[in-house]
Amino acid sequence: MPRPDDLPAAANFVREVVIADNEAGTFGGRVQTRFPPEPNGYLHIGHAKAITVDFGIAAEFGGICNLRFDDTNPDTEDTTYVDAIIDDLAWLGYPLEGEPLYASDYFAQLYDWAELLIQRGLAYVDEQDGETISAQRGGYGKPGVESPYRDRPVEESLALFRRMRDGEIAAGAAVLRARIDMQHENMQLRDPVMYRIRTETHHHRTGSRWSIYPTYDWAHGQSDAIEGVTHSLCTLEFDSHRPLYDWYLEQLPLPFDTPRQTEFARLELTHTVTSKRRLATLVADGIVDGWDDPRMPTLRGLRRRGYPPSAIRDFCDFIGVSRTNSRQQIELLESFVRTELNRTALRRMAVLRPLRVVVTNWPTDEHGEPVVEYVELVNNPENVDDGTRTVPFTGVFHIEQDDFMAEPPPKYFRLSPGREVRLRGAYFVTATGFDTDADGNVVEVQVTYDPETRGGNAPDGRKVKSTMHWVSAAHAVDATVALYDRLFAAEVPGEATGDAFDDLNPDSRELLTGAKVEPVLAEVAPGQVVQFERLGYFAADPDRPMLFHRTVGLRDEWANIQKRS
RNA sequence: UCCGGGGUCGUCUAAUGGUAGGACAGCGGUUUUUGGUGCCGCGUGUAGGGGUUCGAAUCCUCUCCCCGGAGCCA
Repeated sequence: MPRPDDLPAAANFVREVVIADNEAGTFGGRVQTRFPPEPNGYLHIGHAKAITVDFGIAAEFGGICNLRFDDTNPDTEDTTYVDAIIDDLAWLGYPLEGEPLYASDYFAQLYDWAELLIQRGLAYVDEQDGETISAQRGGYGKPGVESPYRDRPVEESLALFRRMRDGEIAAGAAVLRARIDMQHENMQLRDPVMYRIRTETHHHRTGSRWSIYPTYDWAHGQSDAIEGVTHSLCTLEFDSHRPLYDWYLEQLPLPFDTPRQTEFARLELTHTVTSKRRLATLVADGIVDGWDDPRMPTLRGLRRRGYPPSAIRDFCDFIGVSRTNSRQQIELLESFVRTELNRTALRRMAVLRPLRVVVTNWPTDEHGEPVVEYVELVNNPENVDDGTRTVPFTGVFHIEQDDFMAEPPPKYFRLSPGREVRLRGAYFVTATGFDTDADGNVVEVQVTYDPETRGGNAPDGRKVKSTMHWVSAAHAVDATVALYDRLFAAEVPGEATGDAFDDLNPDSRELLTGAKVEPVLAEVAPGQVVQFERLGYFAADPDRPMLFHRTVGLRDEWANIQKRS
């Protein structure tokens, strides 16, 4: 596969918008963006696209991109998420420079501006309950009903708003609403709520300083303006908010070009659930071990899985930015992961389902013990700089159960009675017999080896059709391997995304196969990602050195063999 | 129902009036001390109908389909 550098530049709808702005002289050619996560959860693969767009566009045009926490709703936000987001961002390749920004830093300015709107008759305090307000909003194609408080005197709204601020009005008893148009065809413009009261809730940064909190719509554009953002990039579902975004900005005395919102399609992936609510379900029900479980699509999960951050970035660059609703196939992401891992991951041999093999003509030493030899193997055929390693070989070793068949089908090239194969880096061996258990399962294979073939080459030049992987029985390391190829693909037919996820009964959400495995040659440092040859790429758990997670499988060779037979 | 946004190979994505191309997936071949990697080859897919034009994925028009929008969430 060509490297991303060689691939045609992905279309980027946002880039085109910025170029057009620059050509028109908007913002004087300045480009500034922001990445505005709400600190109420962990970053996932979907955020990766937003991150690369927000930071990428700024970098491409010589501007800056702020990390701004959109912490306007104290109900769900927490400082632990702030730290996690900063950490994940750095891992992805976007280390924070300086201090992060917070929407909560602008609460005072926002408050002053709100009073200004009240004074101009553009906002009012509504003392109806939420249900009533919602009902009065009307519906699609149905008219709205104006609140009886809509035309109350400015002084009355102002006094009430100050009492809201001072904590003198109970939560739910009043809100501040923009006074726009209750008949507007765009529901967002039907007198949206600007402030709600939260007297009891503790805000992760402002504590109990405020009793009122701005809504997203009232805070976002203004925060952008305060920071000097030029291009406020967000996902498509905010499209209908743009008129409101603009409306607020137009009412304020801002002496400069106000920011402009541009929406693009969010990243969706097959076999992947990114809904915060649904992921939280998996955590809460104990189906996964936590937000950083390698099965999770969170950045932390992918990190523990061994996904290289550069592969995620390359993927995001490649898929481009458009306004078309789409869902990328997980295979595409995986191909970027494999491409990167193929050239960086060290090769190791391992077997998942061991089959004992005994070399009947293997020499013994003066004590009658089998001789141990050490053979040299390259660490990565894709990169000679990764060097070689020595691996112990003796007369008893394990191979994969699939690598021996008593009655081989056509085109099966591995070990079978009478056939000679190469043990990678060691010797040619020929199967001479095998033992079975009461059920007829092969439990041991006997072979003879050719001492002339050390290293895996025959002096007479004869060829073998297969090179097999092995681990010395005496030297193999026990390890546990958690096997799974895709986040939710294993046992769920079709797409386990969105509503399909909700339709699954809780047991079916147990989607992952975990395999207890005995001998694995695990000469791997914690956190390292290796390719267990022919089995796929595995990440060693940083915290538990003997636990491996399969990050991406190789092709399903067993299925291929069966197909070809 | 109203408003807004979308519709190009299986899936994504190029081509903005001039040969519909690429990636992933799939299939076949080849190389290979990983049945991996690499390399080579394999494709009539512009939602539908009208129209403008020498020429339409692109412009006009009608229709169909999908997504978003009625939180004191973001």
